Amino acid sequence: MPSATQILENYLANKNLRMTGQRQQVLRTFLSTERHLSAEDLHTLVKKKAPSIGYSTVSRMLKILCACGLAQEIELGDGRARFEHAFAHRHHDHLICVRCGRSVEVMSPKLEQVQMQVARRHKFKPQWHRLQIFGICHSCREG
Amino acid sequence: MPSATQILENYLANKNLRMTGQRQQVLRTFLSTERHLSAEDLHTLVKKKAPSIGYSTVSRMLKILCACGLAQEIELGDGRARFEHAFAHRHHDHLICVRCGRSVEVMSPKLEQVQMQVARRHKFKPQWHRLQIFGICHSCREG
DNA sequence: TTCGGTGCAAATCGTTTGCAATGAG
DNA sequence: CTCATTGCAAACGATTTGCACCGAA
Repeated sequence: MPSATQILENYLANKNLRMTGQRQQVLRTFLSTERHLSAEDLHTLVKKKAPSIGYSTVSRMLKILCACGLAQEIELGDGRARFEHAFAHRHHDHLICVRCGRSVEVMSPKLEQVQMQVARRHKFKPQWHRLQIFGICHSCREG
Repeated sequence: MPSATQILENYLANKNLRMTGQRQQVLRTFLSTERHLSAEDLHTLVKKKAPSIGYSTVSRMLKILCACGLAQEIELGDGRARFEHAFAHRHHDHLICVRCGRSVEVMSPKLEQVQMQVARRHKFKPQWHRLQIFGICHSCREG
């Protein structure tokens, strides 16, 4: 199984693109967090290690990470794009707390199965999906 | 059962807001289409009937329509906000064709039920959800 | 040496807001 | 008459792009 770095290097080589120090730094920073982060979030983290790296580089890099399958763009309800790991990560859905804003990843084979059935009933060939359940999380209900 | 116009008028009266010709026109145009439209789409349609109505008026009106429950904001994957009727419309999910971009509304009680179970398993109190299944629709598969 | 990458600033896209004039109640 | 509403243009926030220099291969 190839490492994330290898996946990126293969992708770049394939497209005649180049591996640079900035790209290594952005990848390393992205992989070192588990949160769902926006381009700006990631840029802030990257700048702590390499202050000269600009926002555009991070933004462009996130596009590449999505294209090579290492990242995935998600939408958490506030109109800004957020990104999470897609590498060695199973598909999952999100429970999003409308009070504290935190989101939890969940996975239910049964849910996946029923979704397949619904799509098939409409002669629709599903490729992927996005499910977000909004509500109040456990800790917010207690507090 | 109150009409859409009555719902809007009640809402406006309650909030000390005023019913105007522009607002009637925007409501009428919004109700006369079944598509999922962006603010710009709606503005284009409205201008055909009343060319002097500005984008901001349409945009502001969409906020009001959402607030009084006549419209609902949805996100179809391209970063622009889209709106659909919420009046006399049951909750539904979306099948979105990645080839032609069209979306179909679907509803499955079973799906709703399984989602409830998943949320409850995580001690999460669900309020509403959003499910989008992306793939290839029937007519695109034939063509 | 070539040609893609970088950081910056400017451009862009959709949306929101400040404002003076307008018009509903 | 009062004050919410309007259309316009400017402001806005997130993202993308043009460009001159930089640097990987």
